Amino acid sequence: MKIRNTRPTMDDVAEKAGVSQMTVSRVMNGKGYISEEVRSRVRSAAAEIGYVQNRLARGLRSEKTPLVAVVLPTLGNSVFNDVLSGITDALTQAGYRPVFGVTEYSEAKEDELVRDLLSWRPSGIVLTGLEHSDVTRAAIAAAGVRVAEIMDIDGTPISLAFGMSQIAAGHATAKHMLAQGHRRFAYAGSHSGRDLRAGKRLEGFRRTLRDAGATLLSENISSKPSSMMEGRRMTAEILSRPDRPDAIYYSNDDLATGGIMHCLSNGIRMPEDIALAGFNGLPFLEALPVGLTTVETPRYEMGKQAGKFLSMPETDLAEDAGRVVDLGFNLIAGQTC
Amino acid sequence: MKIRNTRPTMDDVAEKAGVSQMTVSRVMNGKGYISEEVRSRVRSAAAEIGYVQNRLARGLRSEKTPLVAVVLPTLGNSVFNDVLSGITDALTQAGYRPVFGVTEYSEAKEDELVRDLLSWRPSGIVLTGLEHSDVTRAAIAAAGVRVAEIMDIDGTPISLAFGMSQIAAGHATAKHMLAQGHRRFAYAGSHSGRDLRAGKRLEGFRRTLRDAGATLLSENISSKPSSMMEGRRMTAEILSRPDRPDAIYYSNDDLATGGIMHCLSNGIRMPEDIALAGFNGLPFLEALPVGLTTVETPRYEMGKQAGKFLSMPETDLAEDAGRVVDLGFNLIAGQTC
DNA sequence: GGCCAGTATGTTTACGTAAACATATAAGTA
DNA sequence: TACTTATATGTTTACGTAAACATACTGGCC
Repeated sequence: MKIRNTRPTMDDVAEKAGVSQMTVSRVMNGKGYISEEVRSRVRSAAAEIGYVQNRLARGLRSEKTPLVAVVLPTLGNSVFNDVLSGITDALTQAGYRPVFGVTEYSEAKEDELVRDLLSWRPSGIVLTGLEHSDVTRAAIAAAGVRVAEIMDIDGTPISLAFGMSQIAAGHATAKHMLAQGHRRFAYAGSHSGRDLRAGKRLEGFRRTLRDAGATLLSENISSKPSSMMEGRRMTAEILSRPDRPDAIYYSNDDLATGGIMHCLSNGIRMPEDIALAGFNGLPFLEALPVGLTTVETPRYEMGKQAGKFLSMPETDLAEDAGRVVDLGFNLIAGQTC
Repeated sequence: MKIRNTRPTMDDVAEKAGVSQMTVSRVMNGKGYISEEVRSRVRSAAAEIGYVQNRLARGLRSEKTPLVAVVLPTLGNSVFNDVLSGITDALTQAGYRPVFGVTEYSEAKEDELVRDLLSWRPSGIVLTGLEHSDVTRAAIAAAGVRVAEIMDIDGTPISLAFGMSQIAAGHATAKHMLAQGHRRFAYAGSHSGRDLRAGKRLEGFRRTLRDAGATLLSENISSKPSSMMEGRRMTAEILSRPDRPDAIYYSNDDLATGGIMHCLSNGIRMPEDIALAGFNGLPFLEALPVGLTTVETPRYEMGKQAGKFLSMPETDLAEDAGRVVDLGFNLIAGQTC
C-alpha cells in the first residue's frame, strides 16, 4: 500500500476513478461536459479517499477567490457584531467567506491590516467609514478589488457606501433636545477621539446647537474603551462641575446607560435635572427602567447590503462608483429628554 | 513602458532590484543570508512598484498558512462576539488570521462549514462545544490541523478544550434557587433545543432538582431565536398556566431579562411571586432595575486561550490531547432569587 | 598555499489547480 | 454523403512562491 503523508489531490481521485485530473476538476466545479457515468464514478472516488479541494491552488490558478476582507474598528462593541452578522449572512448565502481583522480605530493599523488582507487576493473588501489613508487607497486600487464602505455616508466613497448620515444623526438629536427646552449641553465620548463617526455626529450636534444659540459647555473624550461603567464615571464627573449642563449627549448607548445608572443611584431626575441622549438603539435599552432617547441605526442591514454587493456576479462597477446608499436612522424619543 | 494587467510579483521586484526572485523571497521572509545593501535595494524596489505578497502561492508552496478556521453557532448573541473578540486578539498578536462561519446550531451546517474551511488549509480550527459528527471528526483528522474546542468541557475533546462545565453551571443555579426555598420550577430556552450546551445546563439543573425532591413543572423551548421579547412572551405564557411555578430558569440572560420586563410591567414581585435566573452574566444586566441572578462566564478568555493555543509554535500535541482547561464560572446572586 | 566555515547569491523544481487548446465520437442537417 | 454541432474527454501549461540544491566569494587558520 502506498504511503501518503500529503492530503489527496485531484490526481489521486483521477487515478482512482480512471480518468484524467482535468475531468475531476470539471466534475468538482460543474463546468464543461461530463457524462453521468463518469460524474458519479469521480464523485464516489472523491468521497472514498476523502478528497478536499485546495483553495490555495484554485485561487492561485484562477486568480480569484471567494474571500471578502472585512475591516472593522473593534469587536468590543455589539454594533459591529450586528454588522459582521449581516456581512456573514450575505456572504455565506453567495458562497463567499469573510476574513477579517480589527483596527482598534487606528489608521496605521488599518493600513497594515488592509495590506495583509489583500495578500489573500480577496474579491472584495469591506471598510468601515469613508476616511482612509492614501496608502490604503492606493493598495486597494492596485488590487482591483470591489469595495464597500459601511456605517457612514458623509463623504465620497471609493466605490459604494452603505450607511447613514452621522452628521444628520447628531443634528436630529440636537434638534430634539433643543425642542425639549435644553440649552446647556455637554458631550461625552470615548476612543480618544479616533472614532471619526462619533466625531461627525458631534459635529452635526455642535453645529445645530450653535445655530440655535445654545451652549456646548464641554466635550469630554475618554481614552478608555466605551463601557457602561466608564459612562457612569464620566457622568458623575461632568455633573460635579460648577458649570453644570442640563443635557448630555453621549457618543453611544453604553456610555449613556452609565449616565442613567448614575442618575438613578443619586436621585437625579431625568429629564428634569438632566437630559440624556445616546446613539445606536441597542436592544437592551428596552429593559432599562428609563427609556433612553437614542438614534436607532440599521446595523445588520448595512452589513447585509455590503455583503450582497460584494458577492454579486461581476457587474458594471463604473455606474455605481462614488454612490451612496442611505439606509437612514430612527430617532427614538425616550424618557431621558 | 510595459503594460501590466496583473499584480506585481517577486519577479518584477527582482528585475527592478537587479537580483533573482529567490533573493527577493529571502528578503521578504527574513530567511537565509542577505547583504544589507541588497536587502535595502529589494525593499525599496518592492515599495516602489507596490508589491504585495501572494499568500495563495505562498501557502501552496510551503504547505501551511497563517489561517485559523473558526466555527461558531451564531453571531446573533453577544456571547460569541466576546469569544470571537478573544480569538481575534490572540491570533492577530501571533500574525494569524481568522476565517469563520456560523452553523446556526445545525450539525449538517457544521459538517459543510468545516469541510469548506479546511479547503483553505488552515493551520488550526476552533470548534464550539464537544459534540461533532463523525464526518467532521474524520475531516479534521485527515487534515491534520490543530483543534481547540471552546465553551464546554463536559466530555472528551478532540485535542484541547477551553471552557467551563455547563452541567456544573446548571447544578450551581439549581442549588442556589433551592437554597432560597423555591420548589416548583419551569425552564425556558430557545433554539429548538439544538443548543447542546443549554441542554447540558438543563441536565445539571434537572438532576439537582430531582435529588432535592423539587419539581420541574415544564421545559419550554422556543423555536425562535433568543431575544428579550421572546423571553417576555414565554414568561407571560408560563405564568398564565394553572400549574404556576415559583421559579423560572432561563437558558440565557436575554430571555431572563424578558422575564424581568414582564414581571415589572405586571406588578409581579421578584423573588416573592416568582424567582428568575439567567446565564452568561452580560454587562447590560448591571443597568437593569432588578439585579438578575445569573452565572458569569469567561467568554473572552475562552477565545483568547483557544487562539493562543492554536497560534503557538509547533509543540508536542500528544501530551495535550484530550485535555481540558476549565476556566470556571461565577454565580452572581442578584435580586431575582 | 590549500582548506574549511561562514556568507551571499542563483537555478531548478514542485506545490494543486484550471485555462487554453486539442481530440474524438455521436447525432443532426444540408 | 459530407459537414456541422453538441457532447465528452485528454494534454499541456502557467499561476507565484519557497524548498532543495547548487555556486561563488570572503577571511581565517595551520
